[in-house]
Amino acid sequence: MALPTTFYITTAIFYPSPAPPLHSLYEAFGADALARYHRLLGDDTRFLTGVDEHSAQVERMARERDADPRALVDAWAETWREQFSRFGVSYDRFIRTTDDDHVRASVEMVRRAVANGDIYKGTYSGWYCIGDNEFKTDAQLVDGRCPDHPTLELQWLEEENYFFRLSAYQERLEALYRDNPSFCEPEHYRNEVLAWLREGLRDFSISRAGATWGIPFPDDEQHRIYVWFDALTNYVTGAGFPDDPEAFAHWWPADVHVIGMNITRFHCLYWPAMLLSAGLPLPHRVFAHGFMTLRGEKMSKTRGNVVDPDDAVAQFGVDGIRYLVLREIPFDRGGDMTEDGLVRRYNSELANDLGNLVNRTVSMSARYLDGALPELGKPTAADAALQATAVAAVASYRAAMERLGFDEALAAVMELTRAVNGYAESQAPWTLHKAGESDRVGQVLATMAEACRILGHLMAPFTPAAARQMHEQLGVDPSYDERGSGGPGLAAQLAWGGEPGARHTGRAAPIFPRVELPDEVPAS
RNA sequence: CGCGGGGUGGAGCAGUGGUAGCUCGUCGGGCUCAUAACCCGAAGGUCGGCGGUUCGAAUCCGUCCCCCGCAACCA
Repeated sequence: MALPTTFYITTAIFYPSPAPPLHSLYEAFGADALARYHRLLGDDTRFLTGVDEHSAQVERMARERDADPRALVDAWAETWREQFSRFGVSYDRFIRTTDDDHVRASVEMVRRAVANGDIYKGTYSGWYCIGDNEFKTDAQLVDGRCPDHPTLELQWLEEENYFFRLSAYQERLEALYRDNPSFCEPEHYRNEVLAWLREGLRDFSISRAGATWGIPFPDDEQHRIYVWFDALTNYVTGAGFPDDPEAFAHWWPADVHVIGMNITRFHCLYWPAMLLSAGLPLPHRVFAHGFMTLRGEKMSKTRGNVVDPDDAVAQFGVDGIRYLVLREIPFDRGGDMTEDGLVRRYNSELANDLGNLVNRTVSMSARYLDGALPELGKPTAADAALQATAVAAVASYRAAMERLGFDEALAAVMELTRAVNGYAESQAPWTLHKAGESDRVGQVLATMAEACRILGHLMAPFTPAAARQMHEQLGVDPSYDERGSGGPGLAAQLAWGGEPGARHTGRAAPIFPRVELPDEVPAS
């Protein structure tokens, strides 16, 4: 018997703030859906997320508040962790870059690079933009200012830094993308990475002198490890590096790093070079997601158009908002949302189509059969047609999940949902019941319930609590836990008739109650 | 010429050479099991402009216009 496949997935680590904004949750939801999906598949799954605490920003904000940086990030990290849990983000570890094992991992990564001759001490001098937190070349400047932050004064900094010899990895990275282009997906973001690669790789600075907040540079206490050897390293820390070689061998390399499209340069060029330098295997895939906009504009506090996750939950529930953002915004390219659009989609898809489908199925089962659904019998042509639709929907769902096409996976769910509603209409069990055709009523409702059972499994990665309610009402034991672990494997569960047996349906109760458009509320 | 995405019926999208499709909304009809939900049908588009290639273009080429993202608070 084969061992279960391992699946190790990470999000980027997030910059700390008092609480996670919706767009950070968006990334976490996507990664979570994929992690849950793999648990359902029966894979031995590990899901890592967390926060990146060693930023100059934290040091600055702590100073402004006259607070200790550590106390500040302790409080924020706790809120983030709580919020992630509240939103059903089923992480296996919530990593903080201030964690002891991570400090050891970062130091070890630097040590390995040193041992490999990839670190040298150089003088870094140049115009430094505090907006980008990076040095700017003359060619990049416009009128002596950072084109991206024209209101900020550039600072001329000269500093002794340690550098990582990224330039030495030019050919190996070219080979990586030649042999394994899917290392970075989707293609449109990979194209940007390839363009950067063609421009030629430059060494980058990996330490800062004089800082006090950060991981001490090995064998040179005057320096702190600067951003990338700290932040990126979290992915190996989370797998057990370097303290637990057994765990590390089990989990590494990661199957996918889910990141935002703004940090592809670091994950698709710096990170593989760092791993090569350390003599560690490369992750299988980096997947960059696009960003969400609201009413066509980037969300920003200045514009006053941020969505407060708490408000979203109040309106749609945790599962509602998880579903909506992943359904509405294509993960691979990003997209726009409007509040009206979310309300319409919630009502149409979750309340009217899916929720109501389960509700009518369970209600009829109770009303006509006392909740006792028979086993599936010999299918009629209509039954077989619905089954075929379900099989096709499952196939396209699974294909979409493999490419992190969550919107498409959910589109497949809705396609099947509508087909079941159509089936109900064409078979009209309420009419059959009046005609006294009780056997056929049982078969029609069992067929509908069977489709709903599959729909519940398909929804589980996205709306875990609601999926559980669906199954409860349908009298199905999903046999996996709240995080999606412990089931017999989706392959069996998604098959038509894959969990056979007569079952007893429960009490029908709306799973996705309709919500009102704020504008439609009468002014009284 | 910084990089990238995009302009398709009222709204949101699919559609990379051969009768323009889906969801929402609207209108009409049906059903009555259900969360005033469900099902069926209809109306509605010269596919951003101009030029070109082709028997034939939303789809290929050129050019122009417009929107958005990559940039502080923010992913």
